[in-house]
Amino acid sequence: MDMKPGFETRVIESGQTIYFAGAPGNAWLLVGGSVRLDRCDMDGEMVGEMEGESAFAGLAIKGDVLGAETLLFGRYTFTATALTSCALVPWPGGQQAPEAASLLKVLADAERRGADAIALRYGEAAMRVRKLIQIIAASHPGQTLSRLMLPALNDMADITALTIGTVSRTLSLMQADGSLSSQERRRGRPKACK
Amino acid sequence: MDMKPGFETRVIESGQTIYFAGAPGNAWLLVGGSVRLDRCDMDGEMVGEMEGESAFAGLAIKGDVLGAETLLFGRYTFTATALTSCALVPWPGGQQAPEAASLLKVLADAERRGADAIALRYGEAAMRVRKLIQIIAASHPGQTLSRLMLPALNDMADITALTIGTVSRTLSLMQADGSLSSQERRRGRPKACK
DNA sequence: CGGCTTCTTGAAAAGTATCAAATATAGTGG
DNA sequence: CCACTATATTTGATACTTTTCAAGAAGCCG
Repeated sequence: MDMKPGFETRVIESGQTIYFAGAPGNAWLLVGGSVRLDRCDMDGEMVGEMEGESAFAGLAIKGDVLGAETLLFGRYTFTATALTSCALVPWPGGQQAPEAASLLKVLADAERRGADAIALRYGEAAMRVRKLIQIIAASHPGQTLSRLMLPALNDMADITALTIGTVSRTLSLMQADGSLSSQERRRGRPKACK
Repeated sequence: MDMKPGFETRVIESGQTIYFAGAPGNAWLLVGGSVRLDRCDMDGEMVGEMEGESAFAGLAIKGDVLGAETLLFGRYTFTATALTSCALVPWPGGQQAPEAASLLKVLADAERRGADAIALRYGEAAMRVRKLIQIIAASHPGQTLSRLMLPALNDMADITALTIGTVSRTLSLMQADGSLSSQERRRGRPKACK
């Protein structure tokens, strides 16, 4: 988020919810950062995967459009949460309705992103985590991402269909062999964003 | 495929390739059956997951639109293969360009289907296979699907991120406890479709 | 009938989950 | 400012699931 936020830009800290499934709202263009989408029922409770756990349903990174379905239904289908710090602007920008070509691009991006998310759940733990970090890195161009900027272990575990413990162990190994900068590490309750 | 095929309907047998990534073509509405999408490079070789293996990238079932990206790029992004016997009609039907509302619906469907595919790679083997069968069943309404109508083990393994052996064992158990009709079983080279 | 492909099944090996405890940090209230 | 609570992360030992590797069975085809 090196850009100067316009008056309409919405900045979200890592871990914060951007919108809830079922809530009314508009679509957004993600101009920086990365977002997870979750399938939820009307009450905001997570649904699916295992009973009571979160149901990871998709990924969005810099350049993707979030919540385009609101143009059709008026409400969000998924719950969106910031994996890393994000910047959003309303979409479409000026005009009321997007052009067909824009929608086709959004669709093509969505399908590619879906394929990425599917690929993140295949192979051994080390490879999955590496792939995820690579994708996250693409949404923060120019920044070398330290351990601090990565999503929470909980998020990485949901996305890769691994457990928190396995992701933690994998990152420890990566830090040991130098494939991940082992600067600081985050712990404890995330910083509250008043 | 209980419907009477119109003169433009394209019928595809299970296992057949519908189109290849990189090839020119138009978009299709899947009016019956189920399809797997794979990420491939230009030469038709599979790319990704493990080196040399197929890279499952998405799922489509009855009612979904395939290859909408051709309206933008002129070429297919993924390779599409029939998981079960399929029927396709060109999309959009009459007019040249689809309306914005249609595109939004296609987008919403694509995101839901992506979430489904992601969910198929989480949990224990038995649950994943069960979920997949349920999705396949939805694309063949009215038919009780026997072992014969299921996709090939190879496809089910790619989709669920399990191995062929594990899927086979899971199906055997399901047939043993009656949760899957154990009528006939397919084996050997699939029937050639002249 | 051979040749090919898909499917089935077994036993051992590998990888990950589970469970539990310890360590770190941020916020809260005295 | 210091306990104290709540949340995140790290790490270990064990149990479990799935993979791997291999062989055989079953169907289709020429």
